[in-house]
Amino acid sequence: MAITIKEIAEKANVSIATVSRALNDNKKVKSSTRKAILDIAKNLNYVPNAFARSLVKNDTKIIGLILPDLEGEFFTEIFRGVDEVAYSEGFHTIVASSHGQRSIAEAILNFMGESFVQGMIILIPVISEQIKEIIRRSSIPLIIINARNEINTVDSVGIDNYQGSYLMTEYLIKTLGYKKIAHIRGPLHNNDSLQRFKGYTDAMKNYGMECREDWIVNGSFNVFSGEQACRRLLSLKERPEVIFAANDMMAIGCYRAVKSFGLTIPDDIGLAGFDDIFIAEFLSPRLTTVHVPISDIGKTSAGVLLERIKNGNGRDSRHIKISTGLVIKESCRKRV
Amino acid sequence: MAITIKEIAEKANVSIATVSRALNDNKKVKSSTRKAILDIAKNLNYVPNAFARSLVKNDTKIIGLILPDLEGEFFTEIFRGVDEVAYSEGFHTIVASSHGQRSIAEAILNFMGESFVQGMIILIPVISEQIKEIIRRSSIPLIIINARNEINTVDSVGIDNYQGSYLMTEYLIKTLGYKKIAHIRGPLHNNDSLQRFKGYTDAMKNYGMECREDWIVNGSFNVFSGEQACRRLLSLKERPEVIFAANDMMAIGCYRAVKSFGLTIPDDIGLAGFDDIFIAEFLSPRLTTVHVPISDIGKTSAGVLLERIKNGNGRDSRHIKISTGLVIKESCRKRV
DNA sequence: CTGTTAGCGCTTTCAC
DNA sequence: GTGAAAGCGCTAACAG
Repeated sequence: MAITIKEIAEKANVSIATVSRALNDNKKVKSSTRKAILDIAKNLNYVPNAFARSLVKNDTKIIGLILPDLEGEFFTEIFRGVDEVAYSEGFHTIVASSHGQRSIAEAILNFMGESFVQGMIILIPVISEQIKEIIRRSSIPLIIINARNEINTVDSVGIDNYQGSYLMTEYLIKTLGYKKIAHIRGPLHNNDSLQRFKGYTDAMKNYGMECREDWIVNGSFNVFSGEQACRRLLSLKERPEVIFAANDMMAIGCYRAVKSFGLTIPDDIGLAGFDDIFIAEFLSPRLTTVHVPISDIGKTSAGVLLERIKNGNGRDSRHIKISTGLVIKESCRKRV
Repeated sequence: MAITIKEIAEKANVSIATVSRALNDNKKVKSSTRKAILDIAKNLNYVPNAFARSLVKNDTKIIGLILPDLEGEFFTEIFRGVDEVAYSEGFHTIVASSHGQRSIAEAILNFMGESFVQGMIILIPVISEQIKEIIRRSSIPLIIINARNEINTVDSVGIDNYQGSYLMTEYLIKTLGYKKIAHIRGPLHNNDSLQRFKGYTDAMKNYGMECREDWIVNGSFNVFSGEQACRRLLSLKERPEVIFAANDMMAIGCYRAVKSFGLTIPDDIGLAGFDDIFIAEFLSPRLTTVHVPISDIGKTSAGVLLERIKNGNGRDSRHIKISTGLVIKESCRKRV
């Protein structure tokens, strides 16, 4: 058994209340007794029982982070951002993921329940009706990352996929002079990929470019699907001049496909990605992509959540969009 | 306020004790009352207060994971492994890192204290005297990842750096026929890098190779230091035939340096790494490296820790080494 | 300034 | 089978 304030109280010949006060820096404790108590506590290697404290204060100092998976850079960065802010405010972060196995995040949502954490940040690509229901019932503050604003009653934080995608497409057209621009989409049901797709088509239309159907291929955000999609594009009678992949992982697949066709980036075909993952800079040639400040998403989410936890449900729900920016490297080049 | 067993008890016209029993599957509750209670609980969306339960059962179902940093693949994988095992046993994992800022992991160690978590897994590259002291005093089970067995009284899990490094060096010599083999070391005080270095030198000696001093350069496990070290090696009058970098990140730096010298891998110079990070396969040419089953380290650590938590401090401390394996790709080639 | 006391929500004897 | 009651370690009035 760990040591408790009761034992300290005995050793110090005071009541447990005084010990509690001294430990909590309450001003009205004679400094001599305070010092005595603190000394004993240190000596005994005392650590307060967080659970007991939480029980009475109804304040656990823990927030939950729900992730669909624990793999890849995206997750790490989100977590890092969340934890950094949470930690600096004295909160701990518990992560729960579906681990691929088990019933999905829904179980976890329920599991983390209303009693363990003081708030939750939820990152789920697709929000089912069941999850919506759980969210609606929640009695603790919630933040949703990256979802389309399907649920207007909770705060959300997301990246401005549309803007990033529009920007990139515009850059390919206006600055580099590309005309034949293909797009490899992400999963059809995924919000990110939908918005990125729309940014692409809108920019194409606005600049009077032809949005050929066979230049739009579906992928699933992983390397393999990017490779496949790229093969398809390279096999067309009329090849595009540049491929804009909806994320960097698929762009990596394109490097492989292009190589296997004996072609060169960017001379034979240009390539652009989206996400600016760590690896992007080490590909050869380096990948032109859209920078997504992932850890900022985590930081912002945590910030909004903690504010809610502190100030209650007073204000209206906020929907924050985080801007992206272009990262210009050598995988695309000016058309002459 | 969330709903409590008291309210359920009222609605069901029983005592809170009965509710508690019903909720905990205690056999001696009439099945009709049990059913009634369970129904009400479900209806009210009841979630037990984990803290109250923990307080009385002295059993928090939380383990702590202490990491020096939250960046990079290594961390993610460790966490993934730990959480997977922990979760499957009904435990939650709380991660704490030093966030670069603040006083180091020591603060965290102390902070997580003895009351919040039932056990801790600690990953720290260098173990200071102060940390050793804290570890010695700990009243909860601890697992140390990757440390030299400086502290024999606690369980440890680590990868067999020496074996992996020896294997790679042997492969370069015996299978590929390299004779002039350079090594870029990791940080001098880091246990991993020390063992990798020893694996290299031992293999070199055993095969009668010359361990030239100017072919051994210090790095610090990041891309930049690898690039620098590689430049140094390439500038030597007598260039090595192959560079064995103590980790993949430094190997990535080598790609850049080699390129800037107008040389080609593996024709002009061979390259080998250590870690087998995700990126390794997407470099061009693909990197020959040593595979480290990172998430296995996490899984094993969690397994050993949970066993300790369940069975107490009965058995002697265990020191588990996880083997590595070669990943043969195209960045090294047979000498003719 | 300090002690007494009443819980926080839950589990667990000990009675009935 | 079920209820009453004690208590896990701590905080927060309420008195002195």
